[in-house]
Amino acid sequence: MDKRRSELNIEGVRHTLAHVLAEAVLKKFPKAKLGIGPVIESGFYYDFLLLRPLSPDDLKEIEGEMRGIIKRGFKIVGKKVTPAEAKKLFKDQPFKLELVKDFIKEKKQLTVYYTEPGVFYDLCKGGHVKNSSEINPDAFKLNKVAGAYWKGIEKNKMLTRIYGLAFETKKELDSHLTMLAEAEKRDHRRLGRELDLFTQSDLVGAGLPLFTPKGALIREILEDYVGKLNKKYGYQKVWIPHITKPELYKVSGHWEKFKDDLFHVKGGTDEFVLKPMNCPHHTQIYASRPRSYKDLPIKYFETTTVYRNEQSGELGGLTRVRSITQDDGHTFLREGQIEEEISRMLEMQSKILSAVGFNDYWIRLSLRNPKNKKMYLGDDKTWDKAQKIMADILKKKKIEFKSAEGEAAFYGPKMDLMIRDSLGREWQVSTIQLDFNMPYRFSLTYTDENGEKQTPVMIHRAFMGSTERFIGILIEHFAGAFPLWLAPVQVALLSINDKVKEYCLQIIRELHKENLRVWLDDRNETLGKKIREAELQKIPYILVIGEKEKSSGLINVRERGIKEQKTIKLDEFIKNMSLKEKAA
RNA sequence: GCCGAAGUAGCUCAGCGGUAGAGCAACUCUUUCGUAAAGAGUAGGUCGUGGGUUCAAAUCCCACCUUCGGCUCCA
Repeated sequence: MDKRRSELNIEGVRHTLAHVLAEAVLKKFPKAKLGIGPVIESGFYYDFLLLRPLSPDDLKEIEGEMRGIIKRGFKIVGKKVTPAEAKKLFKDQPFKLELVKDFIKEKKQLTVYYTEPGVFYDLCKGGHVKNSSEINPDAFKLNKVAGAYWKGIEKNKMLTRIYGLAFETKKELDSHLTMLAEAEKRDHRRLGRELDLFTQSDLVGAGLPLFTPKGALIREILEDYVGKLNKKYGYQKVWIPHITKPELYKVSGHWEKFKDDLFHVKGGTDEFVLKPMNCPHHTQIYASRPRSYKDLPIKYFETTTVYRNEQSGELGGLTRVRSITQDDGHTFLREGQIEEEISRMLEMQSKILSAVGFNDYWIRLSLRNPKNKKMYLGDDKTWDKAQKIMADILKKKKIEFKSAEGEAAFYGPKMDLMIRDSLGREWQVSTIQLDFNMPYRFSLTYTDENGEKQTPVMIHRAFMGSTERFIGILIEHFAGAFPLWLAPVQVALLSINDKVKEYCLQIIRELHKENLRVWLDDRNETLGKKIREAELQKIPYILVIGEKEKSSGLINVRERGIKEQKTIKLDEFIKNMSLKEKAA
């Protein structure tokens, strides 16, 4: 079977399994109401309205029932039906009935599928296998249950969604399960604890991670690196307080949209809010004195934390938090300078991402939703202009991108950089946002060459996005084995006995002179145990120091992941290390 | 916020109406060791928090907090 046919077939298998799932659930719960059941990556799901929650045992039973249905064998038959027939068939299925009515309104052809006439009908446009023999009953597994709103709308009823994994062969299913187990091992929440990078406290609260010394060190290294790069590109560091009067956001437009997601701070009779973003503050630095066209572009930058009252159910690990640190920059410029500035931003972006080892990413051009213009500030003309400028830059630079309507910020279009993590999830990290609206709302001006007042354009940009989330993604990307320049501990020094301690201290002094981060393990433990622990901590270099090294003046080096050791001079080791650091 | 699952020692987990358990980690002692776990001992818990039921609650019920899987949202 060629690849194309194989892909078609697995889609068909997954789609058919969704129907089989619905049939099995109806058999067990005859009163269940059916939602929809599409194919997704690696499997399928189906939504049901049930009278009680499902237990893992229920899931196993349903899975068994599905196997029974497949093993008994069936053919899938499609049949076009009239609106009246469809309404009659689904008279006890309110969600299906709703879909039938939607389709009638859209004048769509109604098709039903069934395995045996009279037993089980499902509303469906097709795309199945023809015969149950095409489905391997051992190559699927119902793997989780979750709630989901009918039609994905928050106001609608919450249905029970059953997820399944499905492949053509059991081998593929098993390797997928192994992959999931692997992914779990590199889950940043687990590694964060094991490598002692960050923690959480019930007393501090949800979505407010605390960084331990090692995690804080990684933050510092990243911030230093990004800070230096910003300086190189002409950004000036600014500083703003973390609270403000609400008026600031009433002017910017954020208040109207996000006031329920802000943390409110009271001091006596005064009311403040914690800043949920930095751009309005930065506009006030721009506005603090008159600006000439000769000053532009003006580029402000700082790494600072914002606070957003994210929905409690959304919080988790470092990837969605309420205290979000951004490497945030705002550039104020003239329209004619946009292309050059965005080009430089794209350059910075690729420098930062390749420095930390991300090469698999793509750009999403996030546009306004043309069907819901009320959600955005500004007029059509401005939006069309802004969106065209961004698309043209990407086209001119021959950067591949996908447009996404409805993903823009409420003040302007964005270039969002999407990367993939080890769990296959896509994350937005960097963002570059073109904003013609906010400068206008804040009445920002500069004087042009004719002595006339003009409104500048503003570009918002962040490359790591959120430091917390970025570190979370990095932890998973490297499975905790950070490259040398990011590793909180770069060298572990293991002493074999107490007699060599003085020699160890001597080595540490030399390594410290080179600003290397060293940890001495002189505990009264066996060498095997010390090595095991240093390896589990994923420390890049392990030096074993005993009598042999002391008398020869050499060191014994074990590189992360490599069992064979090298015995070399300390100078040589230091030289290699600094070469590697520079390369990174 | 919504649907569901869960919270017992630092970590992983057992106990599921009758005065709280294991392994690893920690600490002490012995051992001073050559490339992924030395041995013995000691200590450690208002069983997430607060209410309730009961002669008796880690165990049953309620509320809240936190975590996890999804949904929705994301400046």
